[in-house]
Amino acid sequence: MGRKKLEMKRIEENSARMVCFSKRRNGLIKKAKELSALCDVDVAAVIFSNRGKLYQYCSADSMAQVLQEYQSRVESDKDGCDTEGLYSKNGDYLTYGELLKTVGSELKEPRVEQLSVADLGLMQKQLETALMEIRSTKTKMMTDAQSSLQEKEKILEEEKKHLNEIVEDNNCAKKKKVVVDLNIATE
Amino acid sequence: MGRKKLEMKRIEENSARMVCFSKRRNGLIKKAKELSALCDVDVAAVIFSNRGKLYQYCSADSMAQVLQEYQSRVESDKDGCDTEGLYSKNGDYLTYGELLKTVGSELKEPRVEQLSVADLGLMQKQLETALMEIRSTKTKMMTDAQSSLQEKEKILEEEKKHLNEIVEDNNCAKKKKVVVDLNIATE
DNA sequence: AACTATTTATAAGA
DNA sequence: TTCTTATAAATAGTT
Repeated sequence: MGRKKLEMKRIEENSARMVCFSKRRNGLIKKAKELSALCDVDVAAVIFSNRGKLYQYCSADSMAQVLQEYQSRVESDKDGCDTEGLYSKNGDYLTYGELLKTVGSELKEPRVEQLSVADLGLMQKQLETALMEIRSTKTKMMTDAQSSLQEKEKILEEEKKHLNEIVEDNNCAKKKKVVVDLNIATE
Repeated sequence: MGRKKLEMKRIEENSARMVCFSKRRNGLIKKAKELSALCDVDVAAVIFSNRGKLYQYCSADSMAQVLQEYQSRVESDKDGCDTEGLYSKNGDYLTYGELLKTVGSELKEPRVEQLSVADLGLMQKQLETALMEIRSTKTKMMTDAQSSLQEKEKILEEEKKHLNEIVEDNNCAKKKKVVVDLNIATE
């Protein structure tokens, strides 16, 4: 749409890319809202700018809820449920089994004080989870003019608790004695 | 778009709603792909049909990673890892949402410790730095078939030190007593 | 599933 | 950033 047809590849000129991002980000969120309203379904759209800012729309209450629902779908798949409807990044179908294929955990002989690729992967995911929550909390704090200080305190205390857990998990992972396995899929 | 302008409310007629869902779901996912490609950002779109079917697009598998992280915790927690805080009272694993909700109830000093948006921003930066280093370390480990185990141990020891520093910094930041300032500029 | 009249999104320009 | 406008794209109703 627009004066010219664009190739679907990265817009190299910075200002043009930013303008496009602003417009299309709003467009995507609008479309998500409309889909949810018209068809009575739950929709979430999450966008991370490459400067780390989070934009999101969730028809359900929270991201966690969506993830939870996703999670239960993944778990129920173990019982041989329908696996249609999952897209990989290329738009091809992806089975739940493929999705959940663990990024390596083939252990050999135990060794002292080493981290495996799997450990790093676990840590990475934990940090990413923490980051997502921090970003989300930050965004909420900065945009939600209605919420009271008390409510914010609660959210932040929860955030802190969760971070502590993640920190504990990391410490735990770091103490695990496992061997580096190089034959692991790339992140 | 289309022959008539639609009100943005639930389409009551079943077949029409399903056709609309099919069209707009594909449209949303296409838009998400385009946004990601043109603007070089991470985008996720998740749609649950009300019959429970899941459709999604993730430019960076971030959603899948979050779930995978949870999954790997569930599967590997009995390897002697201290998973305190991850179990619900009946001994089952907490769902993601439960995790977020329950941590808030274990507060010791609810009033004294507060985090500001600035503190969250700092923490976010630290986590992002750690994440970047972990990613690059992981990538290096997985692609550099030449490097010796010794070299890797060194890198990993450095990684651990740095993470410990970050953990200490976070703990420090969390103990800071600061006031939430809502009028802080957006990142 | 295709078609097509319309509406909507948006690229470029101001 | 915001608005304007020409044009591309999406899609509602139809076949």
